[in-house]
Amino acid sequence: MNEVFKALADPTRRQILDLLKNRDMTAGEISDHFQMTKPTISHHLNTLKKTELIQDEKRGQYVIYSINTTVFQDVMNWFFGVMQSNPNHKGENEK
Amino acid sequence: MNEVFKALADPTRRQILDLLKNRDMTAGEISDHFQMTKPTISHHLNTLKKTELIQDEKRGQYVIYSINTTVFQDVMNWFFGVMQSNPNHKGENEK
DNA sequence: ATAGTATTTAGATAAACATCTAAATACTTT
DNA sequence: AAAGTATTTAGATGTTTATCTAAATACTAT
Repeated sequence: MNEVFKALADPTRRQILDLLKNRDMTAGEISDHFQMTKPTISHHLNTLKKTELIQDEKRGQYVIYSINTTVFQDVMNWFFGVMQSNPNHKGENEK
Repeated sequence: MNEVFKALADPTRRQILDLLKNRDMTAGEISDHFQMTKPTISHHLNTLKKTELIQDEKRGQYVIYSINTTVFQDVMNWFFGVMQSNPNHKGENEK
């Protein structure tokens, strides 16, 4: 879970997720959306993959990446948990 | 927004948010829940404060911290965005 | 005003991380 | 099998970040 949050902390990786939400893409296609080198993007893809935020599938000489929304559920649940009921915020704080 | 994600990437900071979801606390009370030194916790509190995930209020010699759920909304919205409709995932991917 | 408590600031250090270049691996096509 | 394309691995480098100790600031109570 900590790894997921750490993976989400990088703007490039979040952009990759934004790309993959529209359609599955090969590593090269993803790379083309950034100025960084392919090895750098490959590293980011690997980071995302380790957390299972994305998954990959080899198709010939290409590697196709796709988003895996199941992990997002867990993160969302944490957010819901935090947003639930801080007693001090029911009614505004006393002066 | 990037700063918010970076702030959430640290487990200690997420624990602080978990604490504050139950009730507002002074810096010292928060500190008592961790083995780290007070300066370290103070630094984490500052990081959270800069992103407005928490806010503080001075009360005598104490500083009382509280959660600020408004920023969470923004983060949640990003998640909803990513989870929405990857066309490749409507029906399962072709073999 | 002095001593005590609460918190933060400053400065240092070590670990983690994003990025690069060069090289390796894997597949495809001629 | 040789050449070309796609992707990853390895190793190096600079930056960021979590943490510490020591010191400063701010308030309270004697």
